[in-house]
Amino acid sequence: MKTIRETADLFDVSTRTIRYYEEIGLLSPARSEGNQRLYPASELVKLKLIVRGKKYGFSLEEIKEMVLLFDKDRTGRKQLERTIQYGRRRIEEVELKIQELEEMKREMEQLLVVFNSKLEKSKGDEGNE
Amino acid sequence: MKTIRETADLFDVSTRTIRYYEEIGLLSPARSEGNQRLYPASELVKLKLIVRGKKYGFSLEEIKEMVLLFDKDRTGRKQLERTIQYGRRRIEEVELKIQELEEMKREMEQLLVVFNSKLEKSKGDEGNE
DNA sequence: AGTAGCATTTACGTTAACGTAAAGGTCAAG
DNA sequence: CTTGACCTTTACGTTAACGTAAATGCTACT
Repeated sequence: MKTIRETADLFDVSTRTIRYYEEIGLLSPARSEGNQRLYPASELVKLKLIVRGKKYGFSLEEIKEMVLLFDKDRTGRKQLERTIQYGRRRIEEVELKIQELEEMKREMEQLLVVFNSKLEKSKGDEGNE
Repeated sequence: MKTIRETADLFDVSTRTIRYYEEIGLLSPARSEGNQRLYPASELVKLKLIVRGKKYGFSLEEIKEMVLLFDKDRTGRKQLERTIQYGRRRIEEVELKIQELEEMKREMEQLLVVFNSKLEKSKGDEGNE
C-alpha cells in the first residue's frame, strides 16, 4: 500500500494528476485511518495502463472505458463475453494505430531519401555555403 | 488550387481548423484576386501530414517542427545534413511509439486470455444468470 | 508535544485546439 | 446586378487535463 506521493514518484506524474484520475472515476484507492489515500497493487496496475494509454493518443475518456472493463469483478457469463468482445475491438484499434504509424514512418523515410539524393547531388559542386 | 471549403471537406476538418493551422504558421496558402485562400498541392501535402500526425498523438507544436523541416527550400549543405539528422531522430521516435503500442497490445491480449479462461471455467456450472 | 513534511478538500487559473458568432466582402449563376 | 453560398477578419467561448494556491488535517521523529 503506497501513499499518493510514492505512487506519483513511481509513475512520474503529479499528485494532482492522480487525484484527478480519481475525480473522474478512474482510480479508487483505499484510505488510511486518518483518511489518507493508499494505493494497493491493483490500483498501481490501473495507473500504469492509464499512463501508457495517455502516452499513445488515447483520451482519458477512452481510457476510462478500457480500464473499467478490466476493473469490476465480472461475474455473469454474458458480461464476461461482452468484455472479451469489447476488448478484442480495442485491440484491433491499437493494431490500426500501429499500422498507420508504420505508414507514417515509411513516408518520412521516403522524404529522407529525397533529401539524401539532394545532398549527393550537391557533393559535385563544392564551394558554396 | 482548392478553396478552403474543398480542402476542409477533403480532409474532413473544419475551415476554422485550417485557418488555425495558418495562424500558428503551419500553412501558407495562396490568395485569390479578392483575397480568398487557395490551396495548391504542396499545401495539401502539408495538411495531410498534419492531420495524420495529430491522429497519432503528436501535438501541433511537434508537428510544426516536423513540417517546417520539410518545408523551406533547404539550399545550404549544412542545413540539409541537419534536416536529415533531425528527420532520423523523429523516425526513431515513431519507431519507439510503435514498439510501445505493440507492448500495450500484448498486455491487452494477456488480459483477454485471463478472461477467456475464466469463461471456460464457468462453462462447467451452467444454471446461473 | 512540537514541528517538518506529508496529506486533505475546495476552488480558481491555465493551455491547446479549436467552436461559434458578428459584421461584412467575394463569386458564380441566373 | 442581385441573390445565395461562399469567403474574410476579429474576438470571445469552450473543453480536457491538469496547475496552483489556500486553509487545514495527519504522521513520524525527536
